[in-house]
Amino acid sequence: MIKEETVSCIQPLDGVMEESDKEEELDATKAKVEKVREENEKLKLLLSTILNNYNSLQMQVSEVIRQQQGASTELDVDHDHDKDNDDLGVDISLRLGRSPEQTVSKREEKFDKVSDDNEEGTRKKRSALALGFQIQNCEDSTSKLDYLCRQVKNVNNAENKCVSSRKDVKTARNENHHQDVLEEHDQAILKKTRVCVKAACEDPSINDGCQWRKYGQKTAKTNPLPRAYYRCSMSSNCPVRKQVQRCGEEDTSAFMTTYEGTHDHPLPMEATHMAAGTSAAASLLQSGVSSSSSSTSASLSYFFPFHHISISTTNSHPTVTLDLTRPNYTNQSPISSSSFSLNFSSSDPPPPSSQDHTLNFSGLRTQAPLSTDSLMARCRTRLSGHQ
DNA sequence: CGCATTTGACCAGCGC
DNA sequence: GCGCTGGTCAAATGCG
Repeated sequence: MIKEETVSCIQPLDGVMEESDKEEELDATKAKVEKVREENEKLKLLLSTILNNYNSLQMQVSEVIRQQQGASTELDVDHDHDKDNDDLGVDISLRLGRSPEQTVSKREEKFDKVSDDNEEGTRKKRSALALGFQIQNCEDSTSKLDYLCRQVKNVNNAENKCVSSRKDVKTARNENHHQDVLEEHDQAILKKTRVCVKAACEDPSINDGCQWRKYGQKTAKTNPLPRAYYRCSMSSNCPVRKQVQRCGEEDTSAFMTTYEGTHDHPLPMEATHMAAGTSAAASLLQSGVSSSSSSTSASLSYFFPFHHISISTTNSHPTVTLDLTRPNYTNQSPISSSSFSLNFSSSDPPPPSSQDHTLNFSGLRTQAPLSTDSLMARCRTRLSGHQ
């Protein structure tokens, strides 16, 4: 006791010293934290720039390769482009935030834009980003919607038969009845195309940059775990929906997020990564229904370098699944190493466990925190593989 | 109080 | 025609 009191008497003097030391230490730590934060910001910027440059380069390389490989396919287009049921050489292109009328008509313009470093151009591009996809006829971009409709009408008849929900019917009734039939078909196609993203993260909602409003939850028969239904709330009329469901009881850390539809509004930058991925996958699916898988695979390797890609669809629901739970960073070349398989099971029975298939895609952001270091490490891995 | 979420009811499609 | 199932609606409830 006495000893403790003595100590406590001595302590105040030391305490003053210690406190000032601590304050200094605290200040130093704060300064360090601030420094690290600034560094973090710089690294983020650097990473962003690197990724942009990388994507730009990747597109250019892919385009060159595609031009070399696609000569025969384009010849087919010249012969067959006005036959409804024949395969067409289709160009898969991302439509980022443009309405069909606004779509850039020339492919060259699109690639020029991608490599355009002009600040103004970049700003314009950013302001008009949205999740969407488009399939372009190489020869005639103005007839792309017509082609899109014919394509699905002829190849996947079931898809045209139904409007998938009551809401769709209501919407169709409420909206202007003088709408072009073509547009309705186009909308139906876009709505029916689904892109699943399987991601391993604690939070069921993938942080895809969009705002979602939950409108329902249901326990499906095939999976006892509840499935949540969301619709995009960034725009009052945005038709995009998504479903989120845990993959299974034994693997509750993985979520399957299914996107359906095309945003009718610009997306924030954070959403564009997801938009690009899902759009590309959807484009692939759409084109894969009728076009040759070789050109499709070449086009897809465009968007999913370094990743194993496997896609398939079923007769009832054309669905692409991006599996983020199995990342693959070990590939060495973006084009040659992206293994690709396309399996359409219109006649085959679906797999017992799931009707969907997997497509690895690591570019998406989940809410699982990623440190700048790990991001940079991933980036370096990719870039070193690219060299 | 306004907005988001929850949850039971309802509806349409599909298979038998 | 009937039942099952997935998807959506909308009133009730919760929350900031």
